[in-house]
Amino acid sequence: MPTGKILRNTRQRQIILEELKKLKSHPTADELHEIVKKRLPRISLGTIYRNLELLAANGVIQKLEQAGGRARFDGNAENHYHVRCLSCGRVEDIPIAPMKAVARAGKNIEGYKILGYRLEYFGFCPKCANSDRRV
Amino acid sequence: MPTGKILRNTRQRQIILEELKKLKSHPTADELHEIVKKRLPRISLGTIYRNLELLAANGVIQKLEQAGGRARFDGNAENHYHVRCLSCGRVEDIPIAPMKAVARAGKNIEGYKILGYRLEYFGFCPKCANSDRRV
DNA sequence: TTTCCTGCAAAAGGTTTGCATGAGC
DNA sequence: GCTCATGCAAACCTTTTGCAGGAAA
Repeated sequence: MPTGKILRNTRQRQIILEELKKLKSHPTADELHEIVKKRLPRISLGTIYRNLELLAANGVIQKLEQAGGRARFDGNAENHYHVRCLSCGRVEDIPIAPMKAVARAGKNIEGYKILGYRLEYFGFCPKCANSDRRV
Repeated sequence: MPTGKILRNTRQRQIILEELKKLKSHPTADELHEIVKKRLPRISLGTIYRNLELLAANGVIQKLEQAGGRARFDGNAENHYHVRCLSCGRVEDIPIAPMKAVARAGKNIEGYKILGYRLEYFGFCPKCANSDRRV
């Protein structure tokens, strides 16, 4: 869902995107900040937020939302599904092909102009499922 | 996903649940606070949060999360799907029966102990789709 | 009577924003 | 040169928490 605005090619924006795409995990803004700081020591957290927001608004990346908690960002803008661990909070991709029936169902929502959908499973990741039963 | 703790039947808890279940919309904590205050003028926002959190943890209601933005609560704990308007933020139920294929897919996630999933469509609601094209 | 819950207010924590400077184009 | 982007720090806002008094069981 591009906004129409033209984005300048700043070194910060470039590197933020580059580092995000490099990761298979889905980092929070400040996790990514720490990583990017290794290459741009003076970059501010505000810049990270502003860029992630812009990139997400332009459909270049995805913002994975969770209230109260922190947003996570995914360098892959293609439609794919996630699992979230309720104990440690990690978010991973699921190797499941997008289901046509789900996309189709979205077309029948009365009056709405649907742009997409998000499917997320939740539970306990292998590590947390073994160690402690509960949070 | 009950916690095992026994919840006392306080007047506040009772009324919070009652009012939430009455609504077809999915209010934020402070929206619900305003509503409940009509019956319990001295109730605090903290109590609303504490109770919604507890009720959600016990599977009595659902917490619908969205980062940065505010959490919304759904008095219906059954698995059902939502649409979220990207412009005004409203969240509504979708009259689509849960899809078996989606639940089934969750069983094959390597190593994870899956408890459930959430499916949410997004786009523009009838009102927003007509008035303004964009936020 | 013991334990949990509430109201209040303060703290926390993630995200956003104002402003002056600096970098794209 | 004109805008837009950045760094810095302060502001914002929702949610959480500590504490003392009050209510359930």
